[in-house]
Amino acid sequence: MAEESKNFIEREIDKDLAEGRYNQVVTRFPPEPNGYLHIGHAKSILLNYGLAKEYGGTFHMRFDDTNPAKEDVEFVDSIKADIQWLGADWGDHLYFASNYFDQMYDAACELIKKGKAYVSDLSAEEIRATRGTLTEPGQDDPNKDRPIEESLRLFAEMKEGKYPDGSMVLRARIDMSSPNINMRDPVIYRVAHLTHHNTGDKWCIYPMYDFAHPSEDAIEGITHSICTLEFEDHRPLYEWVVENCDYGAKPRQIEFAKLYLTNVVTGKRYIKKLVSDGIVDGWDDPRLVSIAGLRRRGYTPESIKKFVELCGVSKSNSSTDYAMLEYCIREDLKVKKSRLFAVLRPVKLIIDNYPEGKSEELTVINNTENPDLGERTVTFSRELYIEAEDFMIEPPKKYFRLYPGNEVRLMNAYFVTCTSYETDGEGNVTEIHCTYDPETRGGDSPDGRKVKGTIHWVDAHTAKKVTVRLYENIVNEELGVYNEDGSLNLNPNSLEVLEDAYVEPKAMEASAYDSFQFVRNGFFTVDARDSKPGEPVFNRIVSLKSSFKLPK
RNA sequence: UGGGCUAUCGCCAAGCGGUAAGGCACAGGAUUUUGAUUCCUGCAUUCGUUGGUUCGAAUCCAACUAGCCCAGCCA
Repeated sequence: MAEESKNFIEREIDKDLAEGRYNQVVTRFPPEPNGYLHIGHAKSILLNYGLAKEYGGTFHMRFDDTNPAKEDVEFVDSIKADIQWLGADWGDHLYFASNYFDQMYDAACELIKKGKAYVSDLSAEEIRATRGTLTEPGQDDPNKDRPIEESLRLFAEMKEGKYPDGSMVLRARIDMSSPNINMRDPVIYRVAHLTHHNTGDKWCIYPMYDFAHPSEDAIEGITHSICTLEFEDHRPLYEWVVENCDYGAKPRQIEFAKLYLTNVVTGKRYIKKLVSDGIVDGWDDPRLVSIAGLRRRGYTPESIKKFVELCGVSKSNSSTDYAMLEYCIREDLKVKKSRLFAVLRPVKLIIDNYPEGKSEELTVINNTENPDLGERTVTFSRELYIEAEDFMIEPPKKYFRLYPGNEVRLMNAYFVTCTSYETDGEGNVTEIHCTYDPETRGGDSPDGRKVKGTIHWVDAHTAKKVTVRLYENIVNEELGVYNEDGSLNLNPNSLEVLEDAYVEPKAMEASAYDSFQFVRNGFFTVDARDSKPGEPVFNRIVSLKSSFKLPK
């Protein structure tokens, strides 16, 4: 382990270990299966998993499925897949909170026997009305002193299904005047006649989060229950449950700040609406920062791991620049993947002094920084496509690509000098003519002549026409995706589809999720959903950094 | 106006009483068959504010200020 400074959670763990509070580290990631995971969850997953690994402990995967009203197996499958893809290995420690319902029920009965819980027949409205407010204490529940035997009987009857939803709850007997609202006799069990995705119709009462979560942690022997900041107020209750129930283990809750990306939509309900409104084509739309979306966009698990590590862990609310995520994927891919030729916005380049019908093969190194990636051949002939932006009729100062009279290098091929060009009626360049220097094969001139610009190209006769999608994130600088009046505020550049891009034939061999760099056009991946064999659709992962901007 | 938490560079974030790490971003310069990469260089006399303790404070104390969270039979 590199001796980098430890985050505050690691320091807490060190202290716990040193003081003998725990002699091992057991962590968990406890999602509710009610949606897809996004980049924010990745932080929690990698943090919990990383801590377990770092301390030679154990990492548990647990579905916190205590509310069948919101949950679905569809989500447990996607969540498992996403976590595996991220590389967090739970081994055989896969759990479901719903498998502890019996133990939790027994623990609740023990609470009643100790006089620490009671059954209340107040309605939800009455409970709310007597809870008090942020500044005023609540009032005692008239059922607070219900005899233990009676509560026990009622609770059993709740379980047996004698009462309809909402008619009866089990409340913890704590303190209605606590300044912490969570401690004002919280409801710990409710009646809900629902079919559970795991337990079916066995139960019609379900434990509430505040009772269930510490119970689950204690049952599994979790030592450090790491969650987000909004649960800080729940910690006293968490500790109350751990202290008053006899599960044996005494887990400890530690909170950290969620990961937010500046100007990126991560809210589950917003994403849900984008999906249901058909604005995006699913939870894995590359414009989203869901794990599935990032994966489809071409982000690697390594890049996400690096990003999370770079972000760090603290307790201050913060929002990380998207540029940091982009840095991480560039960093990961730049030496790992080949760099192919692709022309996204083509214009034809004709070499007038190159023999008609002639074709030759040139050798290209796949990645000049990583010789292990080997080399490939590309064809060259009289007619090529180059990037439209690589030619200007009237170049601004310091523009060193192609313009009339200028000589540039066609990357890995020849020096060419622009001689003329043709335009359509509207002044758009349709064809560029040039002459080449046969002595410069490979891209170097024997006479030592230098050229300032190097541009990329594809052979018009062998290049394949493909679809390239340039995705930007769905962002909104002020209001989020949906405005208050419900109207959609969409990033106008969120998706640009280029139908007539050209790539060298090699790119056609790529399969789903294959990623590489298109020379000077950034990093791309093959769309895993829309590509057919031999017909890849390319998604841009991220652009290259560029310091040359055309004057407006 | 109850309780909890947080405030260190544009964005993350170290620091834990001994005189402000690092990364992203940005700006210069060098090398370059990608205006990329790589490589140097620069980027907080100051740590929300104001006082106090101390030889010495971002670190301790006090009072302010700002932001976030909490009144689901959601998690």
